Amino acid sequence: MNVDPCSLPSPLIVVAGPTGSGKSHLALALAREFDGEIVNADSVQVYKYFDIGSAKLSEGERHGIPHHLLDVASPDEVFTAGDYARAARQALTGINARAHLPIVAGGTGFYIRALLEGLFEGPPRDEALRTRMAAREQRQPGSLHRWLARFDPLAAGRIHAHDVNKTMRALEVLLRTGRPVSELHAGGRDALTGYRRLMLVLNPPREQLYERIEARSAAMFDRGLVEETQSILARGYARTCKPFESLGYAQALGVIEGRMSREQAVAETAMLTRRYAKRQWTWFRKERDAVWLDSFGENAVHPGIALVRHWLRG
RNA sequence: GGCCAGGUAGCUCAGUUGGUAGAGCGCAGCCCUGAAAAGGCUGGCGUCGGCGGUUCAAUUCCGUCCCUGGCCA
Repeated sequence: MNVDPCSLPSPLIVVAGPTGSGKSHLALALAREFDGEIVNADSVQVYKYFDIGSAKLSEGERHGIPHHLLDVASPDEVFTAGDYARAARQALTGINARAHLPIVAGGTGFYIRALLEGLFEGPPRDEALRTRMAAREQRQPGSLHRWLARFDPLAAGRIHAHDVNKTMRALEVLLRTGRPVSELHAGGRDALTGYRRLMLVLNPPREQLYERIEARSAAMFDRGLVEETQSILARGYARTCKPFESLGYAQALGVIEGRMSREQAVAETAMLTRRYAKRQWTWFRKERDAVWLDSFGENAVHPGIALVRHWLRG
C-alpha cells in the first residue's frame, strides 16, 4: 500500500483562551521555535485602525513573524465568520506552500470553529433584507420569530423567541434559498480537511485573569484608546460601524459623547471584558480534544513548546 | 451628651396593617452553523444590626445596646 506523501495531513496549531490570557505571547513563542506563521482568530483585530482596544500586536512586537488576517477589514464593513473561514483557509494554504507551521491564535471561538469545522452551505448576509426585517420587528416585536415558527418550526424551536439576531439569520436563509435552515444544517458543515491539529487553550486562574483585565482596561485608556477612537471617527467612519460596538470602543465613544466619565468607562470596560472572558471559557470548555494549559501564555511557553514538539513527532 | 433618620442578598434599595422577604445591578452557569468583543437563556434561605421582652408566631410591636449619617449642644 502506497501512501501519497502529498496527501498526508499537515500540522496545524491553535492557541485559544480568554482575553488577556497571553495567547499572542504563546503563539509568538511557538512561531519562533517552530518556524511558524500566525493566523489571527480575533474578530476585532481583523479591523483596520482598531489597535489599542483589540490589543493588536504592533509591527515591532511581531518580531518578524508573519501575521495573517490582521487589518483585513474596513471599519464600515461587517466581517463575518464565513469571511473569516475563507480568508483563513487561504492563508493556511499559503503557509503550507512555504512549508511553515500555521498557528491560529485568537479568542473568537466561533471563528475558530468556522475555520476548522466549517459552516453549512448557506447564503451570506443580506444587509438590505436585514434592514427590512429589523423594521418589521421594531413595529411588531416578536413577529420575526412567529414568522419563522410558521415556515421552519424546527429552527424556531431551537432559537429563543427573544434572540432576534439568530431569528433573523434563520429567516434570511429561508428567504434567500427558499429552504429552512434546519434542513440546510442537516446537510453538514464544510470542515477543513488535509490538516491534523493540536488545540491549546490557555486557562489562567480566574482571580489573576480578572486582575489583569482590570489593569489592561485602565492601560488601554492610558495608552490612548479614546484618542484612537476619535481618530477613526475623524477618518469618516460612522459611530454606528460594527467594530465600535466592541469592548472598550463602545465605552470610549461614551466618553467622547459625554455619556460617561473616563473612570466609568474604564470600570465598565473591565466589567464587560470579565463577562466576555467567562463566555469564552464556556465556549472553549466544549472543545473536546483541546489541551488545557492552566496558566498565562507567558508561563506556558516551555510546556507549550515541549507539547508541540512531542505532538509534531507523533 | 441630646434629638432625628437609617441599619434587609456582594452593592443600591423595596417590603411585610406580625405568619421568617423581593427588584435592579453585580456575580455564577449555559446556548450558539456568515454581527460572535454580537445576540440570547437560567440561577436569590439572606442569623431582615446584637441581645432581651410581648405573642401560638417577630424581620415587622416594645425595651436596650452597637454602628452610620444629619442636626443641636
